[in-house]
Amino acid sequence: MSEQPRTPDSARRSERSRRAILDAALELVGEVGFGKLTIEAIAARAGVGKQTIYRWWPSKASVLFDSFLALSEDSGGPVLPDTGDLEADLKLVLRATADELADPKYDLPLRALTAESQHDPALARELNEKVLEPQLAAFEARLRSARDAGRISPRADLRVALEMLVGPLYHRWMLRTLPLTHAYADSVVETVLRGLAPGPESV
Amino acid sequence: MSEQPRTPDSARRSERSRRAILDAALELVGEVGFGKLTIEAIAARAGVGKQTIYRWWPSKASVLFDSFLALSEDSGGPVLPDTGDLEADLKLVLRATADELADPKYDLPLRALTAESQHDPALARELNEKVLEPQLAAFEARLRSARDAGRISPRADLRVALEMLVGPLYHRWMLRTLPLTHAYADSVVETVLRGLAPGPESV
Amino acid sequence: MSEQPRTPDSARRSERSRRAILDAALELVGEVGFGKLTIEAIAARAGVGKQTIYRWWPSKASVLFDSFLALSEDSGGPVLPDTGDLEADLKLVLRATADELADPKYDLPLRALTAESQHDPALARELNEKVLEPQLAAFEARLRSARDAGRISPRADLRVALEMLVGPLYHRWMLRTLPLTHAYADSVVETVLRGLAPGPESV
Amino acid sequence: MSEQPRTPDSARRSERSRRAILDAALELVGEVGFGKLTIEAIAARAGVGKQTIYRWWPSKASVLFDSFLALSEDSGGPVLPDTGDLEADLKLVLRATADELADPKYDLPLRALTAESQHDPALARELNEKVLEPQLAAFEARLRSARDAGRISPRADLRVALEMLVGPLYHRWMLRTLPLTHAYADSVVETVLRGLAPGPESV
DNA sequence: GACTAACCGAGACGGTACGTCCTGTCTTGTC
DNA sequence: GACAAGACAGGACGTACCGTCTCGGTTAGTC
Repeated sequence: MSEQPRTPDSARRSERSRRAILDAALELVGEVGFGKLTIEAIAARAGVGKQTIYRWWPSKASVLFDSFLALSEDSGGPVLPDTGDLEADLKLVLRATADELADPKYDLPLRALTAESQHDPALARELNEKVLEPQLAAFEARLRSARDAGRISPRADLRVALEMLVGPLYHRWMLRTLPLTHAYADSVVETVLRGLAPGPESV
Repeated sequence: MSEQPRTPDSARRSERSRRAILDAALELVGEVGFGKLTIEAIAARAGVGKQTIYRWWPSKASVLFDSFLALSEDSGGPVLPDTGDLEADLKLVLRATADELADPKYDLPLRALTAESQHDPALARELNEKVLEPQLAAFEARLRSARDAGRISPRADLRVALEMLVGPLYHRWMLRTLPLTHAYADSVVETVLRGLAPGPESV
Repeated sequence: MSEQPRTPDSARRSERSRRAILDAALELVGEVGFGKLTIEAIAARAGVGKQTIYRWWPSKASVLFDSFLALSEDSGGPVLPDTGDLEADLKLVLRATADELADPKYDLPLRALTAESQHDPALARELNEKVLEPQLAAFEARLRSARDAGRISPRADLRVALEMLVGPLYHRWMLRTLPLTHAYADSVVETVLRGLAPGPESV
Repeated sequence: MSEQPRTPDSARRSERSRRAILDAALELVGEVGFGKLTIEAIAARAGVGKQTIYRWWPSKASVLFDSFLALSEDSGGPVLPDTGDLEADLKLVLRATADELADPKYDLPLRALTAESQHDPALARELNEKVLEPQLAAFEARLRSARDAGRISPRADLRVALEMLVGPLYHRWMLRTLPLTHAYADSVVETVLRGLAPGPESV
């Protein structure tokens, strides 16, 4: 007897409006920042009724998340080469990551989403599942391959290892303490690999 | 000919109101979270006029920052022991840091401040100067002492080294990927120290 | 290039809200007086958002004016009988006017509006056009009819004549010097008519 | 047990501040009108602490009233000549009254005070006692003199008579319907005097 | 080809909080 | 103790957005 929440029919959804909203959100977050980003402004910029946003997204963070995802998908998923030279492979990827985090096109929305995810568990989960974990999984796979090849200690905890690679970069990016240079990325890779090197001692 | 911004006279400031505002902010951020924390609610809870908040703080983030600072000062500044055993000293501090980050009393406001500092450069600077840098400086001093004692490679970049210690913890805390255990802290310390160990090769 | 003020679409206006606001304003002005009448209180009493008042009225005086107009319209427009007996007709109307000005239902809001119109030219104009002039015009018409019938001097200035009838009542009402009795109204009519009587002398 | 209201010692009052406040109030009411006149602005303009105003006056209307009184006293009290020619005497005074009401120096504050007195009984009483009644009493005395001399009907109600002289002018002034000309003043005097003329009939 | 159901742009609605302004009181230090 | 200065608690101001709702006007897809 109770009324259903009325889920909209996604088959009849206007692709035109969806794109306009995603684009408007990305533009505006770059112009005014996440704090001053409003649903009303997105709707106005996109030439769309507010209800069209509320119908399809639960929050402005969710809109921005989809905007960011659309942006990421254009540039392909996370690829981590396996040339056999672990150090070279890791440096390549960590340098690329540093560059991406420095690019305002990615930096601004990602920063806003990370900030917002502190208060918004649903967003935090999505961000982890769709953005963070795929990237970390690629790292883990590459490290596993290296461990199997005997390049790093068989007792190394791969999860901890990848966090030691990614954590320092993330720290600099979030806290803006120092610039994210290639030299920094290289330095992190070198120290971590030396720490994980196979040897007589245990980890 | 232009009008001055009229800075208030801090000598006549009401200490009673200042404390009440700081306490109210800390209570409320724990109850409703930063997103729903409002200046009006802080003023009401503190039994204070809104103008008394606007007179002394530029934003609610700034109020919360001072609340957090008052909280931190109660528990003393950053101390990093120098027993001569670098590994033991670092593990002790990193375990303590992990515990603090897991304590809701510190976790909630610090998380909110970090999130907010992404949109608020003034807050970001204050957070760096007053909270982050003192802690990092203590780490750096301890590492310098160890390098001078020949415990770590003379070529090691101390700044990078400390970011490799702190970064992985920060990563787990911010992104809530896995729990911040003592074992994790120990593992990070061990790997980093092995990576920094003095030896025939260069860094 | 400049932004339009964005006038709302009156076709979509909520009649329910409009009535509630008008009623609330009238109630409150009777309870607390115009000085302590606030938009916030009107909105709260009417169960309406403040913006709904700001959307349709420029000031609280304007709201009250509409309230008063709605009140007046319920009791019909200004009617001035023409029985042929000028003195009787004028006494009837002036007595009725005195009674109305003494009725708190009309007295309070009209007094508030008159007071406010001293600072608010737009309100003053509206009050003149929609309330005062229609009444004065009715008087003037009746006097013209009397002049045409030879009951008053053909040289009499009708505008001055009607102000001499209405002015003394208005004076007592505004300044609250003495009560507005029927005897007073009669006395004014008698003296004015004797002063306007046709005779050998000129006006 | 109850606290006395603490009346200040008027002997130690600063005449300098009193004058500065009165002047500032008069200036400001001319510049921004009564509605936007604030105690803070008066204090600032007068170079005076707010408390000095609150110490000596109960409301801003009361301040303005004293300002107006000081202004009036400079130009002498109400004088109504008695040359024996009643019509000439009345025309002289009513023309002077019309001129004064048209002079912004008197018009603005008097208008503000009259408006405010609608909500403020204490002000209304003071305005009546100190400003209005002295003037009306002068009129009444002159009319009594004329009645004693047989120039107007012995049965005339002098109070009504003077309200018929003053009321029409007041009506035009308050409601700004038409300009306050000398011709209008004359016309009122003539009609009233004809209406009050002694004759065979009764009043 | 009409019907109908749902999305669409638009924007009015009841609300919350903003940041500013002013009130009337209280406090501090000067004359 | 009156004064200038100004911080204080309180609260109304007018604005900006929130998220919901209602209005016509397009589109589909069904009869």
